[in-house]
Amino acid sequence: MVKVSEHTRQKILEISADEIRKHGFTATSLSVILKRCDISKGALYHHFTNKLELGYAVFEEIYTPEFLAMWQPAVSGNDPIESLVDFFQSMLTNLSCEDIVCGCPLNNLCQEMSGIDEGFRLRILNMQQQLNSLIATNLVRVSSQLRDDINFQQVAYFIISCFYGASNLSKGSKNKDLFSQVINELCAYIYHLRKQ
Amino acid sequence: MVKVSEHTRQKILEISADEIRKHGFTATSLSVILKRCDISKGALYHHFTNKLELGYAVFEEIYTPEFLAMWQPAVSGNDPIESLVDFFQSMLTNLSCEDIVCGCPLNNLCQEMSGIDEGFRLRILNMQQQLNSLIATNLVRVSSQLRDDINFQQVAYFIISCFYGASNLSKGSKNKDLFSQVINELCAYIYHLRKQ
DNA sequence: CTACATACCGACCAAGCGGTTTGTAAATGA
DNA sequence: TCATTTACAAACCGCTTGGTCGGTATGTAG
Repeated sequence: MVKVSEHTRQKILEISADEIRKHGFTATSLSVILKRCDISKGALYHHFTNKLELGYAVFEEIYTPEFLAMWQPAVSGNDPIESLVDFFQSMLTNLSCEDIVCGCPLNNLCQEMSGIDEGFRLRILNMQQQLNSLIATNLVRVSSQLRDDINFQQVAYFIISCFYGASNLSKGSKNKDLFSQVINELCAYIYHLRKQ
Repeated sequence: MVKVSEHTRQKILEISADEIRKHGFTATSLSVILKRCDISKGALYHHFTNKLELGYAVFEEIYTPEFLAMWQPAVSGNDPIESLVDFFQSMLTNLSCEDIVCGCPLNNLCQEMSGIDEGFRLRILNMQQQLNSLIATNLVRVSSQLRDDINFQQVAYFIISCFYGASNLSKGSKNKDLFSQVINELCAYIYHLRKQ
């Protein structure tokens, strides 16, 4: 049996996710969320104890599954190198300029909230470690095809860093071009992981 | 002849720079600055027309020269490749954990302010382009020693991205380790720019 | 029909924000 | 010496923020 109020809760989560994605957590105003949801403050505080808990719920119930689904093609398939490159190249073709400039919520929240709130920091750290493990173990699978001097964890973190940095860098220029350049260079780097 | 009030102005700038570095521009409170400077609101608004102009002044008079001085060793010297690697390696030894977790003000402000305020965005973009040019032209100088397939602008942006991403990534973990790993991998990448 | 929980409304609150205004002591130029 | 500007101090203002609280309509179980 599905509770009726679940619909309200979901709406709050989705709109909050959208606001936080666009403006960050701190700059997201509850009153804006209330207006967009067309509900009262009482409704929101019936479902969530405070703004921070709402933020955690958004992270766990919206961003986490979204993030895992997004990266899934990058860390599956027979050829991890090709999967990674395809994944990044598909970003170049599929993502709009606004998407890129808006950036990855995980990266944004990491920068904004890590120093302020431990709850956010640990959730973010956990996701980053998960992603790192996914990439690293996937590369290990085909280590025989790869160079001998590779530190898999280090390479995985390097790839994530480049992605983070690329989206940060393109925020200043407000266009896809910088992002494309960095991602292309990243793909060249990834190819070079193979035995020459 | 030096104006007496210049001392007050400098103090405001330096303390504001410190606050903005630690908490970002929006989260920096004027009242905190006033307390730390031990001055009144009247003093601050005598020297700066509003918070935004104070922010611009901090960027231009504190962050910009600091940034250029910081990167200078990376883009000078006889061997650009070695200079870059030395520069990054010296960060690993010289920077404290807090420094790393706090991150580069340019990167932080880029993420926080690019989407909010054009004045900040253009100043940041300008600095990034300057840095990119410095790195790229420095590499061009020794292009005969480097691989033939190098796109210098792209490589320069890639290096900056990795640096940005590394400091972002380490914010979540609150220690130097992740930063070190990414920087080490970046140095390996930089060495690989040379002809093999 | 009664009793109680759920789901929500909307007025209200204290605190903090950036910014304005009024006032004044000190420095400066004529 | 006197008028004027400089360099502040401090009270004040409107506004927004997250958060609380009393009330209420709608179920729902006994």
